[in-house]
Amino acid sequence: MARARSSKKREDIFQAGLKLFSQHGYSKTTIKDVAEEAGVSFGTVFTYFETKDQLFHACVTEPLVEFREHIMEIRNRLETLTLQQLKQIIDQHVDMFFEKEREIRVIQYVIGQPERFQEMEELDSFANEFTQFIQDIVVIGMKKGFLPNSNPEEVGHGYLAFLMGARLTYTDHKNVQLTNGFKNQALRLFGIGV
Amino acid sequence: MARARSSKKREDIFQAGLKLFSQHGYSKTTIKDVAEEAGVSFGTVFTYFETKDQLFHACVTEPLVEFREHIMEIRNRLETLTLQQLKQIIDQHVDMFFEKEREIRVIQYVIGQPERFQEMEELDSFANEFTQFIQDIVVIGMKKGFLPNSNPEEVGHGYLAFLMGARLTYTDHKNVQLTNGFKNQALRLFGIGV
Amino acid sequence: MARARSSKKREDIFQAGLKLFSQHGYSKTTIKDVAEEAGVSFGTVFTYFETKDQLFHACVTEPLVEFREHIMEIRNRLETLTLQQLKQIIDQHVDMFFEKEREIRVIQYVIGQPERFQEMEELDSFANEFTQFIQDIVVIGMKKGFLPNSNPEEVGHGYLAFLMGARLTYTDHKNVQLTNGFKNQALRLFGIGV
Amino acid sequence: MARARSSKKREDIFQAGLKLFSQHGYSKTTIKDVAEEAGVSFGTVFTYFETKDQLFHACVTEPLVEFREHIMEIRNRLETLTLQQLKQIIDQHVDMFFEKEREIRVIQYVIGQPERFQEMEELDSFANEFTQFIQDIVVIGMKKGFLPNSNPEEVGHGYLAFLMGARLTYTDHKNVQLTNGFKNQALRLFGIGV
DNA sequence: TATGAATGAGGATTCATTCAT
DNA sequence: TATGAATGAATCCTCATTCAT
Repeated sequence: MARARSSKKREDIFQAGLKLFSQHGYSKTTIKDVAEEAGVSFGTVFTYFETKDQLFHACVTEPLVEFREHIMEIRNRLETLTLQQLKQIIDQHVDMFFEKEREIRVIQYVIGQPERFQEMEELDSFANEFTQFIQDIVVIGMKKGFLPNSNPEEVGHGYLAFLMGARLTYTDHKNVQLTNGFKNQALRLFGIGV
Repeated sequence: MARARSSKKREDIFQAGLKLFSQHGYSKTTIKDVAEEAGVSFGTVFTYFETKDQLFHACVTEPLVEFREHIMEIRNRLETLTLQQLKQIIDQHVDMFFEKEREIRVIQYVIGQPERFQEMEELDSFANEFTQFIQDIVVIGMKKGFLPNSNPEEVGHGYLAFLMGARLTYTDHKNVQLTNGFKNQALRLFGIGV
Repeated sequence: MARARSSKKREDIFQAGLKLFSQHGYSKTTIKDVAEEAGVSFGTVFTYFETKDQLFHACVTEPLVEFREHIMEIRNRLETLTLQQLKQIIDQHVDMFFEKEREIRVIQYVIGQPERFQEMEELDSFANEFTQFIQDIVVIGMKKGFLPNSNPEEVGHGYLAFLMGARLTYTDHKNVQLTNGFKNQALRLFGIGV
Repeated sequence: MARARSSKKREDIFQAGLKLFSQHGYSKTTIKDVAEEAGVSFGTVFTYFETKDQLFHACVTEPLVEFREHIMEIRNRLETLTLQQLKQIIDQHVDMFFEKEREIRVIQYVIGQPERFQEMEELDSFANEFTQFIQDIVVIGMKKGFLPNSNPEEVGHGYLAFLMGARLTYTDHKNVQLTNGFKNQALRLFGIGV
């Protein structure tokens, strides 16, 4: 049977890599560590990922697929957007940024060292897509009247920055009060008082 | 015998370390690289910093001193704060976060890997100091009436997250339009419409 | 149960090994390479040759059987040897050394590293057999008068050295002029002017 | 003091590499082996040779310099060449090919695997130089009358092949009778009966 | 103080061999 | 018989640290 992209072992190794890269960065994470964490032997890591680099690249970029789906699923239904829905979206965004801790940490690790990693391009285009999505929301919101007059671009960039910063700066994602606070502050970026 | 903390060479090495650590992280930066960047010989690095670890630690924590001064200089005059002054402070904060690129990058590198670095404590207490400072501002602002009703803690945490995220996510600090946008968005976190 | 020595797959693997060992040496040649070159799967190589070592050993020694036949077939008819026949034999030898490129290359690879390989003994005895054969020819030739006075041993060793050196040093076995030149020079080793 | 090309340690490592590469080939020789043989630590090898490849390259090509001098020193005095001198030259060549065992072995290792090593070009041009030198000798010898009518090119190539083959095939360079035999056979390649 | 050669522990990667299917 | 995933020993190379000059 052909070595499946979705083999159980591949997934174990991937998750081990994601965990360790997000905790200790690229260089400090060793293949030996990954193998142990994944419960496979040293050489087996290389059966599924040709190099440490490729494993890292996978850990950075593969989660983007799911992000796209979850974050921008309502893109098609933008025209019917309501304030209520926007609040829900923001809730989802904040929750996701806190829940997908490892996935976002490795991304932040990469964008924090733009001179070093080539993954930057893929991440840049993802960021552009995301901010564009927010801008579209702002435009709709202003047209529909549930958002105050705003500069959509500023809101887009500010909102992304805010989500990233929240995830980077605060680790305790079990703290409900904290995440609720961030949700309130996120609303303010759209000009919505709480 | 105590080495001069303020030697020209020590400063060169420090700046070289700051540059390289901020660009390539801890492990990828070698002492040889630092020496070359600083224009000193290999061994000389060890004359001023006993280990690579200590150089890194210095690069992360020493800038905090200056940050304290610059960011919180008006702490003593909080009682007489005006909206005008708050706007100036926010301006300064955004500008500083973009100008002190290297200093903040290494800090973000450390807080992005909390399981790995012991510098965390010093950074945590700095962050607490900063958010407390913001909270004080919010309380004053509400009391004086130039800020709307807010949860001071939420604003403090949100504002710090926002600054960090802006610095992390956006590299182009020459872009005036971008930084102005961030200043506007920062005001919104305080409940101030633009 | 005994595996067929003459299976088609065994021959494919053998030829692949011969090709790669002769081109890249023992260590640089991997079983994976051999399998690909032979058009069989990785594990199949081990079905026909227990270890890499055994495959190599086979590539070095099995061709010797054929060599014996081709090179020394007229051994039994030495008593009736003529100059004309000697020239034919030399022609055959030179041609064979250039045609059996791979087989001789692996042999040269082994004798070039006598401290490393155990195949040396088999090769030594083959070389002794060969030089003895040449010595016999010289003795006959002198007795019959078509060869000048010579030291048979010197001619034997010199002739073998010459054939080996020609094969080692010159790759272009399509060059007729070159091989003709070697044939002329080979004759001179027997004391025959051209 | 700048790391000299002629440091004692560099020479020790070089000689160790030459010995081991000539005995066991490139891949079977490990840097650890070289270090032990040279009496230095593992890392020190890399202080003098950036990579294993470069050490090997040095072992193959650096001896060529001395070869050029020793082998072709009389090139300038060719016009006055005598038979007596030619015999001396051949003596020197044979002696050198047997004495410089290691240097020539690594060269033979390389030319035996032309698809694998890039050193081939340097070696090719050295070989061309050498055969051209022999051809010049033959032309002079024929003109002066102490050599019979010959094809200079054939003699050049045949003579080089012969020397290489002698070195490759026979290990016992202490055997005077053997080397004398080779000297006689070498003369025959020039058309000189013994 | 300044220098850089020497050291060897540590890490990525390769690959022969095994073995379950 | 044929296959190829799993294993881990072995190897090249890097680099922080030491230390003699």
